[in-house]
Amino acid sequence: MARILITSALPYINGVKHLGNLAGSMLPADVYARFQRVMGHDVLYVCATDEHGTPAELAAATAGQSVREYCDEQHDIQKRAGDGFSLSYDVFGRTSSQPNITLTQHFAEVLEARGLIEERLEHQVFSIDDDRFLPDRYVEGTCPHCGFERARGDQCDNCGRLLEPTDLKEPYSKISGSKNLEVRETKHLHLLQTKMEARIRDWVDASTEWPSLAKSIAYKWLDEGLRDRSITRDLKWGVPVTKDGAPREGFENKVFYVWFDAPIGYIGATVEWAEANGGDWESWWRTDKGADDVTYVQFMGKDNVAFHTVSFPATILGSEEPWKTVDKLKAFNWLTWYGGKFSTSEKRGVFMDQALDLLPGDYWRWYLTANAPEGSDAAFTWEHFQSLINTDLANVLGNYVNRILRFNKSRFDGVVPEGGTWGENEDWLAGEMTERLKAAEAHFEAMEFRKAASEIRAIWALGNEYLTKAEPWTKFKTDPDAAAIGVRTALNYMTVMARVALPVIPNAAATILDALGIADSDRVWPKGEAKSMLTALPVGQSVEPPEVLFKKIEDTDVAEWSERFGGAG
RNA sequence: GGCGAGGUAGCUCAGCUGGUUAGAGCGCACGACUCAUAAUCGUGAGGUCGAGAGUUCAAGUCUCUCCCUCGCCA
Repeated sequence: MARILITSALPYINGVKHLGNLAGSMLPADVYARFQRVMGHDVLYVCATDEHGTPAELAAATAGQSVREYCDEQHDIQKRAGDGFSLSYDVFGRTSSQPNITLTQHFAEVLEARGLIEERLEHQVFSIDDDRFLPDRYVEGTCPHCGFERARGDQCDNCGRLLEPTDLKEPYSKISGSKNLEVRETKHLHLLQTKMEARIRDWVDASTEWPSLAKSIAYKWLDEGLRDRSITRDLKWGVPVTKDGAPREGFENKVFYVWFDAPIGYIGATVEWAEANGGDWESWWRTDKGADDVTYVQFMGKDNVAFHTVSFPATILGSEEPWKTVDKLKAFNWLTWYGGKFSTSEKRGVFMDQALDLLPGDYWRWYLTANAPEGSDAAFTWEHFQSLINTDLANVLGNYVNRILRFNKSRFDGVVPEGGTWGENEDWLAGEMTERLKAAEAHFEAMEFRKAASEIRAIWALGNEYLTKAEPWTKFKTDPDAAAIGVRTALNYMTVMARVALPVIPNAAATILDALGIADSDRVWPKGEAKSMLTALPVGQSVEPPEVLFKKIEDTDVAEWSERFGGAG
């Protein structure tokens, strides 16, 4: 039994995520976690909300809440949305939790002890009325080059030139609109990434199980040269800066930059898990305490690759402590909305909570897995969604379950029928099944989710092909025993169809397995000899048709949803 | 403007280090079947692999130029 640590990129606290965020990290991480669990491995799937930073502070102010209240509320909302999609994380933690605060301070102090952190003096715009320093992009004013009146402190959106906040004429705070600004000196801690460049490059060189996309992004950053980065900010909301465990002098009103503490949140959330469940978090993260046999797999969108291959490793490796680093890494491209960006303001796209109001999580899970943005960006369209759901889920899988269970109910009293002998058709099914299972398993192992879904669909279709050969409805008229072996085999095969579906559509798979009376302990990936798997159901066991598994998406639905959420034209 | 990804059947996409008649699913056409959610199964028609040039015995697969799309950055 292998031990597999899985993390998915942390969703930012600022509101429910849209389907693209789900498809690009949390969902595939979950599918992979579920697959490895049904394979019998010891899996720890960790996720958390990324809660610090200026956007959270501002959103809280807009909502008229304290940042803590705001984050509490948003965390619960995101947790519920995740539950609605059956995301099976072992822990859904928070970067604002105490364990993460402790760890973040620990890393900073260790890095400083290694000579990798130093204080530097900076000049920054302070808003007297807001009583705070302003991040560059929260200072606006008139561009000195083109006269554009709403240029940002880091760049002018009109002429595109790079700016310093002090370049702006008539500067004002984007937060309050106040013009009562001044430039003040402020000290910040800098992480000396330039000193770690060689070490990180060696580490990247040694990482064999990364896809080419990840490696090329990492090398691109390294080739351009790492820069020392400021890891503190003049904010109230965040991890307090300490020295020897006490507030650091001159940093009483500063916190660590969200960039620095967020990835540490993977570890922090694991500590939260351990505290809640009595688990041993160090056995997952410390190679000196048992984590040397752990395989660590990260899931993320392509925008996050640099942080996971360069920035976070700088923190981890720089500590020179025996922390577990990533082994396998899976990066996703974007899910687009009809080829363009998801956009709230332009009513283009669906958010996680809205999606669940339309249809159960399994529908979305199937679509977003079968159409995962793996090789390149993938487009969501209602028409494609409708096509995949109706064909794969309703017609191929759902209808199979319904047709055979109802036939069995009317002809064999709803029990697994006795009689008939294993023959040519059953041999054929067993052979095909063996090949397909092998392929599906390999695709899951390789984290090739589109291909895995495609193979699962083929496994489902194989059931219908078998029925066409076995044609129990015809044989029943002249030879009920010959019909019985067909029905019995079809029922047994249905357990295989459901078990391979467990990672992707866990609820529908469970409904099918419930109908067949399959014990929890048997709800695992189908392995072993085909014939024994196809003859496992006890003769005489009652099997009842469930409610319709998947209802079809009608053209009228597509029209209505396109109207509400955007679509073609 | 710079960088990155990509342009393969009507649609969505596979095609690793170049090598027999370029593949899948959907859609479409025809046929079969009737147990089933007008479902299923089978057969078939569809592509000068964005354009042009080059390297090679051999290129969708390498090189160069150009066109187009998307994203990121400055």
